[in-house]
Amino acid sequence: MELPKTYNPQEVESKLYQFWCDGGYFHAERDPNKKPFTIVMPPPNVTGQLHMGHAMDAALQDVLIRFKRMQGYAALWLPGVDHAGIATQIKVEEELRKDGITRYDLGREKFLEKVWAWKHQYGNRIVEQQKKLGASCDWDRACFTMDERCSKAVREVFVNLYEQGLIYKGSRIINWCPHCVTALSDAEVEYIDKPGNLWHIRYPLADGSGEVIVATTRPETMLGDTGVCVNPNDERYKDIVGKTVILPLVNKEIPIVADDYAEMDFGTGCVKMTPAHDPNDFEVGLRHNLEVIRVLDDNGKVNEFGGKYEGLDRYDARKQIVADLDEQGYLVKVEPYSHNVGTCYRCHRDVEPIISAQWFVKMKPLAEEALHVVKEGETKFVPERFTKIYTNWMENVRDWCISRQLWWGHQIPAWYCSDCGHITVSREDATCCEKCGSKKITREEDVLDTWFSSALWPFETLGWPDTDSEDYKYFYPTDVLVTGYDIIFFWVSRMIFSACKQTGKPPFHTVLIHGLIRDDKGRKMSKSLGNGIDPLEMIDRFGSDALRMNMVTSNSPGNDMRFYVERCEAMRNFANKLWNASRYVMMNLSIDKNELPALTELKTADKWILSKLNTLIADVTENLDKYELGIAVQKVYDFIWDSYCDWYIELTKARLYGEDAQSKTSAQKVLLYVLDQILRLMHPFMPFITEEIWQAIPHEGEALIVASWPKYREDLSFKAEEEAMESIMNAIRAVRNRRAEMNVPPSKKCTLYIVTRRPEIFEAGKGFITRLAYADDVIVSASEPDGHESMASCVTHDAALYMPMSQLVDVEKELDRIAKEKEKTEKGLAGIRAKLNNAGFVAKAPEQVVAAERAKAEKYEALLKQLEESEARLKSL
RNA sequence: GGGAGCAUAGCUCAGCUGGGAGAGCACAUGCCUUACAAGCAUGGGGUCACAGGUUCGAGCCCUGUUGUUCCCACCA
Repeated sequence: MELPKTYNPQEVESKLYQFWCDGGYFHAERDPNKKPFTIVMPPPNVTGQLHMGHAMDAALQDVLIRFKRMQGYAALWLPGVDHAGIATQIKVEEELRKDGITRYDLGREKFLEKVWAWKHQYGNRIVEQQKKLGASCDWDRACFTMDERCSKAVREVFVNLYEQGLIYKGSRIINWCPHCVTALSDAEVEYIDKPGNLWHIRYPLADGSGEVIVATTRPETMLGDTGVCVNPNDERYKDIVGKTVILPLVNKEIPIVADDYAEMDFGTGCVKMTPAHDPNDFEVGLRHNLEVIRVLDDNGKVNEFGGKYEGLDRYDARKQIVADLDEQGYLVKVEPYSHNVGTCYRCHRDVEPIISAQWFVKMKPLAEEALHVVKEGETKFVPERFTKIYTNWMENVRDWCISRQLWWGHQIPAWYCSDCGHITVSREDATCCEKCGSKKITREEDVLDTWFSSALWPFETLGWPDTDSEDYKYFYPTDVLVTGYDIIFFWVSRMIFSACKQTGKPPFHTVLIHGLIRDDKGRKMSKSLGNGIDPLEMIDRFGSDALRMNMVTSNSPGNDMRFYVERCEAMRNFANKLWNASRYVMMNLSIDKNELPALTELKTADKWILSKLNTLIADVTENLDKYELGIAVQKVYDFIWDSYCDWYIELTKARLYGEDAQSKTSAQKVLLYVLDQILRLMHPFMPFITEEIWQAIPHEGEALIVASWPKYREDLSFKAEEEAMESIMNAIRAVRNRRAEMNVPPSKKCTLYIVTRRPEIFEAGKGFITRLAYADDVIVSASEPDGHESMASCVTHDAALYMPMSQLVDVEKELDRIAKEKEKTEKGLAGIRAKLNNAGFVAKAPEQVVAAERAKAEKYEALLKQLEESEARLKSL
């Protein structure tokens, strides 16, 4: 069989992806004889471009899904796309701007047509990109958060919660983004410490008896001040409580109230109250009946209550007001002051706390159940520490503002009656007021927070609210949710309380959290920094398998990871290694069936590799079961490169190129068997190359993707042979090491004399040693050969090896080397002896540990003896 | 103000249940050895941040310290 010397991923990846699709292997059939295993994919934004975060997400999920699929589960990975309210709407509005029009010019209906058109044109881009990663999603079941099924679920949940009093409409201080022109939830505000000022302003008492000085970071809000607050225990101000002050610039009389909210130690101890633009002031205002005057409009400009400042942008208003205060002598001082400013997570501009009538979800009752299932361990976070982050959030969660002043999204199913004022909330579109029957009703214009629909993802995608649907009954609850820690609050927590409420069950039993991908300097990858690395470019250069390996190796759950192109390259090299190992096997193959030879035909090397493989299978399966993907893949990687390629393949060469037909065939059989098993173990991590090779070697079944996961086999565990093989390998290493020290090239061969008390082992390993220790002949004996005194030598714990290369021996140098080795060995031995002489150790340590220490001591003693003998011999020269 | 993570080789990071310090890259030396130079062999390089404690035994568990990153929080 002729195969190219280097693996070319570009040639096989798209072909294989098509092959898997055509075979229907991604499609999960409901099978009563199988157990379901379900992962719902975090739906990427429809506006999204594949980035490293997606690649990470997808790599982890695909590993789990492919692993479970091979284990015989009905493994469903359910994909989908999110309509991404703000992001998408902004995108389309930008396109309109090019033609000089706004969404208001078009009107709601026409605008939404445009958005849908945009969705149909570009919405599939991210999906096509995911396919390049090898994602084995069940595309037949793909969902979109705005499709009919999801819309129905959203509506059901909204009405449901409303009917139970868990959704209400009310005027509250909310976070308002004047740029996106919509309300935001608390979670959508990012607080950034920004340098600013603390302006101290003089408010004269109305009776002319003095003044108070207030400090503020937002002077423009004074236009809406309706009071001044001091602490009731503050001696300085106890006489003026109940008096009034004249609000500068506005010339309005406002009261001084006493409330615990004012801290005596901060600033002057006097706080201006702006109930319409600060949540605390709002609370104080409620307690003291302060007027609520909103002075900023939806675009962040001063409104009609701002007098001469009307129409000014909030920042211009600030400048002007400070200047006027200064001019009129009200500004006492300005001190630099840095403080937390809320910014919009979408556009990163400052948000304004503004009083506004919005829709809210009442969180307390919902949070209770969501906390309960996590506390009881029904849903577990991996790593465990994220449980606390989740719990803290959930315990302190405030009502969730769910209405958005956008057009793209799920329009809230509420109708206002202009006759009686009643709000009709309904599963079907209302035609009249449910209370008075009036036909004069208008629908709520606002849409729901995008995360409201995302929160229903695990069950809405499986058919809910139709709880009789087959998919829902079979696949729900799902199993594992894989996502980054950055969206625990946005998404994970909301899925948990929504699912608990609506389906009565937590949506998944495990949340596997991964970190963020950073650039090579540890910075977040972002568009504005321009430091993002395109996963598609990495796939083009190194292959999808290499990129996936990069994501999974050297990485532990929950921790961030720096992206190094070099690691992709290293993984590409590994793919090539596997490719060439397979080439070797295939080039030397004269059998067409994968079956192990009879146990009696197995040589020591065969038993060694089979036994190590057996251990590997058990370990890797266990690691994967515990979501330790990085550890699992590292073990397979090491086995393939070290055990299989560097040793076993080399060990088989003498047999494959030799005359012994039976040995030749058995070597081929073992090579093929182990290769097949390796490909299976590696497939979840590197699906493309493993499938490509598997298809080329003798195999049973249609495809590796649906081949069975390897199992530990009691009959293939050979401890004695493992140990014997290690003896031989140690001897080979010792010789190589010795020759390297003497700078002997591999081409210069010599006779190798092995003196050992275990001749049977070395006699059997002669072939290997000849080849791998660059000998032209190997002579095993119980006693030293003639003239050994002057030969180059080296030792292991159970052998002394001699090479007739006296002219290369530098006695002084070698004595040095032996002295060093002796010292190391003695030190090691002393440590072990100290342990064994410690009564506590012998008494308390587990039996195997003590036995292992004893065995180790014996080896060290033997090695030391060998070294001493070598030393004595050299000294006698 | 509260909480969490991280600190291991020159760099980036693994280290799963406490039991002989590892990988990739980089570095040095020698090799085109009939699978692979995207390779092979060999080697150098670590006080596992610091100080205590638990234990027969600590990179791992506990306490404190330092440095660093992040999350949460309504002191103007």
